[in-house]
Amino acid sequence: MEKMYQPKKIERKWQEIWDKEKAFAASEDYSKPKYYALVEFPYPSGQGLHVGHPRPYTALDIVARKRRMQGYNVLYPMGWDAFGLPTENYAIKNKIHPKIVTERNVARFKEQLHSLGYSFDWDREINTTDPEYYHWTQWIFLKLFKAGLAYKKEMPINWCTSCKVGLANEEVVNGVCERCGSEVVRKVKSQWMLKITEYAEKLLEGLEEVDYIEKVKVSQKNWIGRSEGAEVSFKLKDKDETLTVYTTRPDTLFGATYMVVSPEHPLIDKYKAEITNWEDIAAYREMAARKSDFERTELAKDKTGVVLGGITAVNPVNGREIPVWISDYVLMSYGTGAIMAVPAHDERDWDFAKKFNLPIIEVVAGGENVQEAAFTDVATGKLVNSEFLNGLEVKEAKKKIIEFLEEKGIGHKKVNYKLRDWVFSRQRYWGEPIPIVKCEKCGYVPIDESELPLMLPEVESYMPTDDGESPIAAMTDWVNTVCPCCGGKAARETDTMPQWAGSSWYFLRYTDPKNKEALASKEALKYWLPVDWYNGGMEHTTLHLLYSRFWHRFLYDEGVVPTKEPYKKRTSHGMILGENGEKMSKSRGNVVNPDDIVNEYGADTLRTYEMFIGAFELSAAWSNEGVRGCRRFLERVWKLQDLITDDDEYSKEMETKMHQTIKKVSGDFENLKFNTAIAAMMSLINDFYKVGKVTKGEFKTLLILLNPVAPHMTEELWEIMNYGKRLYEASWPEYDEAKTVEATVEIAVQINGKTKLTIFIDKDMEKEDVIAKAKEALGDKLTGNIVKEIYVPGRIVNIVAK
RNA sequence: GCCGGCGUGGCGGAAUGGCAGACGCAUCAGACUCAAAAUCUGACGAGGGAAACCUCGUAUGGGUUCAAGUCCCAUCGCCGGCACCA
Repeated sequence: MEKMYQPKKIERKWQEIWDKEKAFAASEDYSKPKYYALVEFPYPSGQGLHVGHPRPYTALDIVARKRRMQGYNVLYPMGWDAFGLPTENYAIKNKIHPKIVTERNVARFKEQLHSLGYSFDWDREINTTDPEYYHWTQWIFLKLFKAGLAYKKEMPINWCTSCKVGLANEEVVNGVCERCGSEVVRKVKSQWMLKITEYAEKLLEGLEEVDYIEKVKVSQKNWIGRSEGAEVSFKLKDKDETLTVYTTRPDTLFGATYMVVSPEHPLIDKYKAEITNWEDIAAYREMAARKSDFERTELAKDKTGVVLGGITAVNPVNGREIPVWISDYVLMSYGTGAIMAVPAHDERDWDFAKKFNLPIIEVVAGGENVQEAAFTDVATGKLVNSEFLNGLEVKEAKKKIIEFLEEKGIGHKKVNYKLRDWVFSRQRYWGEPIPIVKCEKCGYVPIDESELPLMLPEVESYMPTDDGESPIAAMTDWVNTVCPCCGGKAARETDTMPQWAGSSWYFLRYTDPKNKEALASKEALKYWLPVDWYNGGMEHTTLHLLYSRFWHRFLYDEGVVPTKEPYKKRTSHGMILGENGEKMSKSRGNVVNPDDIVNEYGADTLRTYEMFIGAFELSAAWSNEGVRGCRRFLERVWKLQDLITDDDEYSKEMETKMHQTIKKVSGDFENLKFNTAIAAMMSLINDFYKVGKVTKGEFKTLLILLNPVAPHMTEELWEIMNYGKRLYEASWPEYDEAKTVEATVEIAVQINGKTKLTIFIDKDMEKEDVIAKAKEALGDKLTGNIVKEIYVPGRIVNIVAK
């Protein structure tokens, strides 16, 4: 045998050779079939690579390497999502410019990724903080602005008390900042917003044409939260005014016994003079305003509210006069900020009605006494107490009432979404400057495209300010400018973009990363899009994934990109937990550093282990014993060198197994079943040891199959074996379906579904012969009258006897 | 509360409705060794039996089927997401 297995030496050697030979560069020959594999580019944090990173990277590296060997022109790129708060915070604390911190972190990450032997096309590396890159992030923003999809709005935003920055709804988790865990309060600020809501329907429709794992689709659908209903206008008594509500159940209109408006509803201020209990109302509003969103939902169960004295609404279908209340269980941000309450059939309305002694009228039959509990199981049922709707099924009643409302001009069909617009401003330094100036005369004016990239100014201090202004605001030289429109005095926008900006389109840039004229050439986009397979974390389902689909769809509508959807297929990996089954963290002391594993066992072992650890989509606990097992497996492959015979063909006894293994591994690599693919290869080498030899032809196939998982070792063995050229240039092996079945198979023989024994049969044996042979083998075990005889070819014989 | 997913040996986990536990880890026994490590060979769901074998077994209770870990209904438990969204 050629020396010991020394991963350290081998791995460095091949990494250098691959670099030198540009082994994995995507070709610009657009006549070849393409394959675009993508993993989420990392945020280069100061901690360096986490042991969780290699899981998705290795998975798609396997797919990329396999596809290359199958003749595809593969694009498997990598880059850096490098803007962001942690870098800025680190910079503040250590008085180092974030740019320097970023450079350092990127260098470290790159080295670590390199040590794992990924087949990334490093010529296409991108970095969101590079002006050449954010030029186009800003360019897209200008497009959005010009299309009316970016607007500035005074609004209560989620304000992180620690980061001192506004957050998108998606970034607030259980009332605390998703990133730092600090309290989030409401603060009114003028913010840049993106109208993602305008794309709600398109984002929903787009899901129909893509191949995403089910739970991602479901999460996105829930997040967009489409509901069908109607808007209905209630006239206010003695006033020339209507109060409009949104309801998904217009059919229950006869059961509406009161209305509720949100404390922020404009109607309240408008009729201040006529409200008889203004002091109570004002006090209630103030109390509601003080609560954070979190508190408001935490205290959910106990309903509070105050009636609007002097205001009475009229139910448009029966003329009944009903009171109007204010309560914070009605949200200004959804629907119209006002509801009609149908306490008989809605839990919340029922609670409220009980507490304030409001009437409850049953309008859908079938439940218990609605005075005792709300009857909410009313997706079907017959209407009662509803005049012209009486006796109708819910579905019919909905149709009829909407017709009625539309005819009378008091209501109409309406679709609503839970999705809110995207808060796009950050009062921070380390982000893309927003390319807008504010002119005293012309308002918000976009800067000219020729001015891009609008460079981030160098500042002395990056400290966030307590008043919520960006640190850039103090840079008067940079801020003061002239209006591109009228030439008058103007000030630059000092807020920056959120981290999600740069990551919303990065996959486009990879197709043509050095282009100075456009974000990428039309040809490159046309050839490479859509991304064939995109893998990333579940935590990005409603953030990054939705945002990038939004931008992409917008760019499609603008004619910039050729596909409606950016990603054809989306999968998600599970987390890697500590040995104790808990999430890895410094405080728990269960962190595994990938560098240590590479040093001790080698990159190939780490790669193999992370793929073998368990089902790819599920989280899995780290096990050092398991790592050793994978190293042992690679050692056993290495030592097969001792058993090699000169034969170029597959041996008779191994032929079937070879074909089976090629089939299994090829299929499993495409179906996220890396663990069973590796198990199949382990089983194959166990068989080689059993028969005591391996032919040159068999070994060659094994090396190719294993190459995507353990690229360094297999490449080294390929060279030792002198198979010619490089392994990465080899062709993926074919299998013959017919040869995946043994000539002689062992099948189970059952009586009434219970296995009694097994017999060997010829694979092509006829049913009658198999059954005859089975009966013979059973002998006197078989008693009673035979009712039925079942033969599943190559699997089982079942004889049903009574 | 709603939505999604999952419950299989000591552990990680395999099983297009067709012999449950592949593959790996741990453990035990044996070989090699002065010895240990490494390596190799074998055993390894539970109960019974000297053995051939037999019985039971995939969270629980029912059902469909010649045949159920897999499909259906109900229950329990765990994980993830959303949540006063009218």
